[in-house]
Amino acid sequence: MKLKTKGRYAVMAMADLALFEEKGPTSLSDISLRQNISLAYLEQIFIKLKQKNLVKSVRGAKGGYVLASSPEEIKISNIISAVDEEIKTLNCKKESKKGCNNKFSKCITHNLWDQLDQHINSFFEKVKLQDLVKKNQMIER
Amino acid sequence: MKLKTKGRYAVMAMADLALFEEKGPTSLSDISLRQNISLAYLEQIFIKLKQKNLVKSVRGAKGGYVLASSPEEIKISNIISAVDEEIKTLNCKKESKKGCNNKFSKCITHNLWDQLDQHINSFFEKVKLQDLVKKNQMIER
DNA sequence: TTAATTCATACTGAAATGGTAGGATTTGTA
DNA sequence: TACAAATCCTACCATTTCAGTATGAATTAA
Repeated sequence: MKLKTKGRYAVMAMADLALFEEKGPTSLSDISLRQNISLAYLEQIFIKLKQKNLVKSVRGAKGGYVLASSPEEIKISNIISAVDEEIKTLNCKKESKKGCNNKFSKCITHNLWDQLDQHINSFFEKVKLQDLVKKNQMIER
Repeated sequence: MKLKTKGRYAVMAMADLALFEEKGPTSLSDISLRQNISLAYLEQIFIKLKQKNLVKSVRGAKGGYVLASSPEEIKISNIISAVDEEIKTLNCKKESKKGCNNKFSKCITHNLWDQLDQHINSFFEKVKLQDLVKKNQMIER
């Protein structure tokens, strides 16, 4: 059970954006250098972040990306779900053959996985982008 | 981000074992039928469960598996980790190139992933096998 | 002896993952 | 106006991982 790189990179990149917020649009090549993520890969990630209105783009030379809202309003859950599709640890519902519809014990563990999903999601809901940046600034200064 | 089938199946199988506890050793073929999991796959899973002392085996005809301890003592976390379902959402530490050692912001998100792991693990620590079985019995009767 | 069972390990097809590659488009600035 | 720096777009690809199969033991109750 682990997070995909896209989710991780997205959060890293958004945190980076937040850190350099006041300096205007941040280019992906800057983020690429600072966070050590390939430019082309970042491009894919930011397409999705933009589609979900988490960032705004500024095209052309001296362009880049800026946060669409302030760091204290952006939840980690928003970022993860924008690129990482879903936090669905089970696939009971979709499959009709496996998992759920066995005769004797009707998906004993169904509730467990549902609760797990909720548990994980609630974690990501609680943490804001601001929380990461604050912590980081304290280390830096 | 999702759980692997081995983790899911292991919990399902253990719950099944707990349900039919009093009837002596439960064979994997029984579990296979009830939970709709292939026998050969269950065998692999139970090798690991046995190695971690979660179940005991009874070889030969009329054999099978029994729980090594009582359902209220067995945590879900034990089961999941036994089948090497790693709850490590990040891989910051291992890789020296990616993730952590960038110059400007030293792994901004490092703490976040650590906390996430703890959060998930604490969930699995809290829930016991007994909790699943109880719930299921209530539905059954 | 035989059938039912666990034990052990090798193999495999398919899908997902983690990217690359190569362009096209936009736009500030020299 | 030309150019370079940037986003945008989409196809492709090489591994790796996943989720099992397959096969053949060894063990033991009946």
